[in-house]
Amino acid sequence: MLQINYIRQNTDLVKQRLAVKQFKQIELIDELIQLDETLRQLKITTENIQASINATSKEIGMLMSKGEKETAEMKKEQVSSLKNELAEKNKVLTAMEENFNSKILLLPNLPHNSVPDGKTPEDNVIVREGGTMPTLPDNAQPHWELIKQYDLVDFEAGVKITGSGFPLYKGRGAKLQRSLIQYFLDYNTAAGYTEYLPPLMVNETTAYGTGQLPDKEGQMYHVTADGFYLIPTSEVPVTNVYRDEIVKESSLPVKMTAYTPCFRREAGSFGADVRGLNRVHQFDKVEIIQLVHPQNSYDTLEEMVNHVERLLQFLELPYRILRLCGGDMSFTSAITYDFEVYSAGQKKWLEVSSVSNFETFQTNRMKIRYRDENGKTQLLHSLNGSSLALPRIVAALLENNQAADGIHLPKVLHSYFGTPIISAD
RNA sequence: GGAGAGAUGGCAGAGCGGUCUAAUGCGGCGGUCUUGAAAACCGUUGACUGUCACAGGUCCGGGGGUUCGAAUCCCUCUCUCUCCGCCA
Repeated sequence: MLQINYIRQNTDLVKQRLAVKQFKQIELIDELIQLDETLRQLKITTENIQASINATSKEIGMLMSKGEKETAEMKKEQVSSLKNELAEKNKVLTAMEENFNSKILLLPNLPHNSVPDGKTPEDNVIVREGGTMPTLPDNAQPHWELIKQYDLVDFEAGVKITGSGFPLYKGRGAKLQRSLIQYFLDYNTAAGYTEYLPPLMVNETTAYGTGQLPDKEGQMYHVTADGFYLIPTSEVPVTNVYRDEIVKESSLPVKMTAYTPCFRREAGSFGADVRGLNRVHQFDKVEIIQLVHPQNSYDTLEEMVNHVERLLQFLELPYRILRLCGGDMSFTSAITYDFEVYSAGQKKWLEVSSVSNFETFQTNRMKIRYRDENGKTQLLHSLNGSSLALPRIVAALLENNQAADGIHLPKVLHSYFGTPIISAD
């Protein structure tokens, strides 16, 4: 959520940055400033009335104790009429506040200066590439074929149990999931992240905090009987750990990592994009999250990008890092780097991580603060990234490492998986 | 699922209609003493809003009500704890 004070003081800049994000209702800005102005005026009025009610009530108390009943009765009538006046003004005030709050929630985060202009994924900028492209024989298979061949995932059983997009991992497929999760968590905790294992359902307030509500409601599974939402990413519960807290400056940066299954409804996709593990409703992901001093957040962003990049290098996958353009970025993000790996069987780039700085957009909603040198509370910056999302990593590992004798796993996984190869026989 | 108790400042905990601008303790911060530390002692210490700074306003789990006046009384919701039941 943007802060009205900032909008008021930087109106033109806000409009200009929101345009980069392809935000269409720029006129909302002026409307909000106008609303805020009248709101504040009205607030002063009501507070003055309240102040005189408070003062007079106190007087009545003193008069009563002195036994001056008549004067007290007179004052009582005064207060009573002030109260009526206040009630009417408050009614208006509440309605205006609701209007204001619902409207300011519609504003997305401002993109950072380095965010490229653009509307679609084609406008994203490739920052750098790494790893080496595999050379595969002509009969190389996409992962959904390899999965059948090695009996790693039973999609049909998943459909039977739940529905499409809910894969049932099996045997070595299940073990590969477990190995990757374990490796990613070990890698993250070695870099100083504290491991969490959070609830997989969250309440409404939590979903508001990280920005899934109100605008992305349709993307989450809703447990209606209890009003809970299945988490689309562990970012949601884990960032909310610090909601409504003032974090000691000495405990910054707060570095958290968590493995969770993630649930996404993602309606409306079809074709090759959703084949096999490319896009599913339930998938496993290990996330990294940081809460940092505002001064450090862009250094932290680079650190996190490098962290994820090294992980992809350890996995020996060809990758590229994209800086997302304004139009392709999420509502809540100020800057986002996407990581894609090349999956050589289907000859596609697959998004496996997204590292973002949210600056104060989330922390303002969640009131996650620290105390500055002057003792004043200030909002922290929040960042997160996948490290990593599993299904597409699995897809790329299978496709890129296929050989006649089996799937050759990268060295880092050998001890986790137990053997260096998913053999053909 | 049934019965009972409760929700107060970082924590513990008092207050149960009118100096509550919430006692007290612990913790935190500053200081005195000390070679240094501990102990002891002294001082200080909630959040939000608002202002150049004051002032003012809001907040005792959430919402509503009674009253001139509510942390205190009433209604309601949520959550927590204890006991019973069920259960990995």
